[in-house]
Amino acid sequence: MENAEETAPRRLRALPSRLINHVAMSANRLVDRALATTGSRRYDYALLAALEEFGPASQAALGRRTGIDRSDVVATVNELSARGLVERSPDPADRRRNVITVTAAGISHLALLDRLLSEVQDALLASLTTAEREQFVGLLTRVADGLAASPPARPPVHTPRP
Amino acid sequence: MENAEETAPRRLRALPSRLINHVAMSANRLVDRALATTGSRRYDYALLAALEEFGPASQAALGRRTGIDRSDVVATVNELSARGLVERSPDPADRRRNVITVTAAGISHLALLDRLLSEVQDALLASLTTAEREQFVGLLTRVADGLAASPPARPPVHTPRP
DNA sequence: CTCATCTCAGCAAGACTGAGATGT
DNA sequence: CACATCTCAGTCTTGCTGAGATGA
Repeated sequence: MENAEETAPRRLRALPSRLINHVAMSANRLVDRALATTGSRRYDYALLAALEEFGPASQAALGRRTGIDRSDVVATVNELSARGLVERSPDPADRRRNVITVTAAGISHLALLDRLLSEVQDALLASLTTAEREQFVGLLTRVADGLAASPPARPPVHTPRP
Repeated sequence: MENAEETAPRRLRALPSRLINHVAMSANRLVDRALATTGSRRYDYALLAALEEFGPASQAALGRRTGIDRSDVVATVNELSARGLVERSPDPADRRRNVITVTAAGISHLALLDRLLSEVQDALLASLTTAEREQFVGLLTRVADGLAASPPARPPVHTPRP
């Protein structure tokens, strides 16, 4: 029998893009598991946070602020409103729109999610000291901002393969 | 019309797990685009790298080394061998196994991919100085190692929702 | 008429599962 | 018999596209 703990090729272990990806996947697992204990998903948190910080908004605006696709906003609002965490009502000023509002239950659910997520961040960065965490977040932010600025890139295209 | 450049909620921008995720997604896009110019995918690179570093191996061993699922190894080897980059032949010593070998064409394709990927790493970390890149990779590695060590976690379970 | 909004149906890719055939 | 390997079919999730209905 072969050993299940074989090491990965050096090239792979050394690639920053792979390292980042690996950490991101772990982070996502931790976040998803934590949120799942309350029956929520990442999108739920994003929408609740946007609503709490910016007040009632249309679904399109929520999508723009959080980076969530229009289709997925629909589904997430459906779910949140079924749970009584937000309310969806037609905008009297523009009847194409729905205005989404957080309920009191939504606010307190958000507080719960905030607590869970902050524990996850601690677990994630457990191997770093406080100073290092700040450094790390600073570097990450610079990389993220640099990427947002630079890409002379085409819009991410959906190209099917033959 | 609403502005398409609305800012995300503070909570979201500040969350390390989200920052990492965002950077990882950008990195993946860059990598995928670069590899796609040669008709390759991430799995192709991983398998070729493993073969070049460790020599001929069974499909199961390749899967273990690279973290690629057994099913996906099958598909990837199919594709690579159709392109003449690897060869699949039965293992005379254990007839359950296929031995996968890189061809000369595979080696030179790998060299091409290496070049492309190293350009991607540069683009990814473009906003950091050389010293900062080392710091960043060091911190990332510590976080990754810490996560690999800590999780008293259950195996990632596949739990469908109702 | 053009454009924005909301909604639904559905695809493609990635990660994974189950089970069968073969062989140790 | 228990276990490892290779393979195929198929599932679930995520991010996204297309298009229709409604209205500004």
